[in-house]
Amino acid sequence: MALARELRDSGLRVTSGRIALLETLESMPHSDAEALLAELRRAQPALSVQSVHNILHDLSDAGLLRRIEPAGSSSRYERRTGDNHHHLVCTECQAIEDVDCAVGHAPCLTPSALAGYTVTVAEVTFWGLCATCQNHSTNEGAS
Amino acid sequence: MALARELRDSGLRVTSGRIALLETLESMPHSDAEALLAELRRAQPALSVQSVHNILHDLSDAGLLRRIEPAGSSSRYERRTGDNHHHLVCTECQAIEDVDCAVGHAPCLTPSALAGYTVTVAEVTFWGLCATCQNHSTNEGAS
DNA sequence: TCTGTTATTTTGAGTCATTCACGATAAGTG
DNA sequence: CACTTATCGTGAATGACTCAAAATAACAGA
Repeated sequence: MALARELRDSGLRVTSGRIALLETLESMPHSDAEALLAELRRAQPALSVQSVHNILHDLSDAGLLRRIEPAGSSSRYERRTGDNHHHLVCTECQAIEDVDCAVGHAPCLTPSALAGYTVTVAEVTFWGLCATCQNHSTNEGAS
Repeated sequence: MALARELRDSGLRVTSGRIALLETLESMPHSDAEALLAELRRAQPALSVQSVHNILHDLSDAGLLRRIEPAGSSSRYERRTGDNHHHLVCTECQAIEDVDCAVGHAPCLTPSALAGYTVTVAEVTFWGLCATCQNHSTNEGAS
């Protein structure tokens, strides 16, 4: 179990809840706590809301998953960590896509010391309409 | 009154609360609702929490101010709108600085159609330690 | 200048996502 | 197998913000 090893390597205990959450998150990236809970409960109906938050918090701290907080949405989580990839969020339905750094490799990290700050991370969020929502709005206009 | 005119041009009524909030926000950019309320109450002690939210909401919709929501902070507001400037947030104290688009003029907007999305906005947030917090942490280490 | 309409503000309650506290449970060590 | 302690569950609490309806104030027209 690769996931079990990841947990152990981070000094965390291997529990069914954590494994299940990590697996679920692989298949549903950018999910929020609620969506994960709903999915996880299909196999483990007793799972509590707080446990999901606990797990998400612990695993985020351990670096096993990444929390993203797009404006207007609750926190989302994903397994892709470490690479500086960015996100494309639909302003309508909040769907999220991964975007590899668009301009060159890590151009967004340019200002390494600005206003006295030591910059460590550059986070880029693109906002737009996803394909589905584009269709919806054109249909609406036509009807 | 330039502010009054801005309000009227947006089809909004000119009220003391709105003028006061806009003025306050000029002097304290990147403030959150709570900070604005505290400052505004110095002159207008009866001002309600909800009024501040109402005003912030209405003025944001009208484009007279911009709402930013850095991960881990409550919503912040600023008067600079329309230019695509970005933000530099201190991971320690949440202080925020404006950053003009670093790489060229608007390079961050490169992916104009990705994954079927119609991209309209690119938002960049730099994270780092502000000068003050850098000092604090070095002092802590030394003490 | 007064009046009426309607946008704003206030008052008060309610929501949502998340966190805190603590007893119950189970992972992993010896 | 027993023990320590991380993790999970239960329950309550928080913070930021929204909703609803009554009270007030802007401002257009008389």
